[in-house]
Amino acid sequence: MSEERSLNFLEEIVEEDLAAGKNNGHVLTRFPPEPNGYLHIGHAKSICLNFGLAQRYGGQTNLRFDDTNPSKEETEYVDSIKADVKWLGFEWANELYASDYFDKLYEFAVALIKKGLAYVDDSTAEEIASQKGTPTEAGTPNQYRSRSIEENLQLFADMKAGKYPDGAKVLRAKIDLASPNMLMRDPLMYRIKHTHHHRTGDKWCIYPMYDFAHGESDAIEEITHSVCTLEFVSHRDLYNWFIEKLEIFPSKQYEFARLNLNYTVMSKRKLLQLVEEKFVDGWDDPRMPTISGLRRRGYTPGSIREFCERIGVAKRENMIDVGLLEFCIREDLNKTAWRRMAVLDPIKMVITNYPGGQTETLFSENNPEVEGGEGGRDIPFSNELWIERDDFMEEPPKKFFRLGVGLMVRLKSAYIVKCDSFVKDADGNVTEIHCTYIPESKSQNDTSGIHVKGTIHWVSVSHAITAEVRLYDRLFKVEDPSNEDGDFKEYINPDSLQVLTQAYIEPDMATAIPGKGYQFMRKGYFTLDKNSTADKLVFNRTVTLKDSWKAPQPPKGGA
RNA sequence: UGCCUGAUAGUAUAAUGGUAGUACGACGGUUUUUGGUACCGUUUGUCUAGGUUCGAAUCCUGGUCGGGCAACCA
Repeated sequence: MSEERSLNFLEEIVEEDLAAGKNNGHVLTRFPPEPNGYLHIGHAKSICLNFGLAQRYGGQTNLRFDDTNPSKEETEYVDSIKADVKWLGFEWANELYASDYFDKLYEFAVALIKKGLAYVDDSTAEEIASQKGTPTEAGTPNQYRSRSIEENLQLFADMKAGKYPDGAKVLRAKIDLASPNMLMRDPLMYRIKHTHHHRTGDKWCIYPMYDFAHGESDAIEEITHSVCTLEFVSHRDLYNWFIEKLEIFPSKQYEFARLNLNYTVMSKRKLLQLVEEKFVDGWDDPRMPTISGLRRRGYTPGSIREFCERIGVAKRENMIDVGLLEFCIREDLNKTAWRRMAVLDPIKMVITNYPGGQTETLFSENNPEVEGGEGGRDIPFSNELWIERDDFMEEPPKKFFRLGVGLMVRLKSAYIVKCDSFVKDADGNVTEIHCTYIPESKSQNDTSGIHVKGTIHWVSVSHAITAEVRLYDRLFKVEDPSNEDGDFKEYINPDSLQVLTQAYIEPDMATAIPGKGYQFMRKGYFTLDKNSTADKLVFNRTVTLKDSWKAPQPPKGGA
């Protein structure tokens, strides 16, 4: 499978480690989300990376929830994260929580105090911040920094025992207030938070900070390669410092560039705003870049894995075109989606030489990409059909391979028809198209000798079923909403959702299968929405088909 | 302003001192009962100025530009 693909820098590191005999040849990675939101496509990159790296080298991956800040974390998020990782197709070796290690972490902190490497500080947050200095000026020590080990031990025990209110004291590592790395200027290890934790309940009122939990958790689990994103580069010094002073398993941290996708936002904070302020229908709104949103939209796990593979891994900031994501889902669905006919913007076609009231049944295969077509279904045909409004033009331009008076097209899986005339209402809108069909041109049995350039889709008026179809477009009008002036929400695309309440679909779709991708021929890929019921079918458009047809004159003046 | 980090076609990503390649996109063509798919072709690139070397995208020096760091968030 891996062919001659060249290695990314993380794979190179692992191979070097393996060649050097490190960790007895073991590879153990971890995916460490904080359960404070839903996973998005950026997490998918990290998941594919961590699980993929382990898989490739015969190792395993832990799923570890980084739940050290109880005020932001909820079980709802834990559940959704587990569901999303599974859906993507990965199996973790162990389901773990940083909160599993609170006792151990407390012991680690005590050990550091005993070594004179940590102290309790009574300063306020503001005082601590100002005492840290600036990037160009060293920080200044306060009187708490020189507390005795015994006093620190007692104070820390009292913190744990709940003797102090939130914010009264913190535990800090005693490192270097003049370090050029701001994170090394006596970083906080523990803060007081009298807050209920989603797993440990009210057992604790002090909670470790990220920097004092992450590397330690890695070490406890004996993670060999701890992969994270670039913004943690400056944390690596601290990560290593704690491991060294604690003399625990030497996990190593490596950083890669996070995924940025254009026309969307990726930060949990912003996604949360979109949900809370009702700009979208929830975390799984099909316009959201969340895993659950993509799933509801009709993306498959394989297409997302393929996308993550194609975007590559490096240390350079990047902005990936959503077009690549769309390419991946089209490539997948083209091979698997069953073809169906649906008319989204209907106009009536009357076949004047076909007997009214007569119905015949035509057969059409499910999937032309697969040998044998994966079976097929019967489609009823009659003298009145719905066709797509834009498949007819009053004054067709030169290379318009559809309908206009005098033009011929094939009706997919049926007959060739010739347009004779059309009917307009009082306002000048075309309301009906009149055609004659060529009986000898029936699909599979065409003896007419006529060849036409265009084939269009259709559904029989008296047999069609009605459905709601939701068309989605990019959520934002600009490539990088976070980087524009003002609030990112000002750049939301007002037309990101278009609801068609009266689309006509071939009757076979009454039994559409939830979770399956369908191609509405010539219109795109669609899937049943979770709001769909037997009485009211609702389809989401996953993505359009690639469309290389360009009208000679652009329909609307773009910028 | 200090420290850390990065810079290869439009976008990503290879080339590990020895022919700058691949994918997506764009453009053109062939096939087609989907203006889809498939297939074929074209297009565009090493941030900059020096240096080392027979030879530099790669090594060295300076500059330029991008990203990150001064949360009791992760």
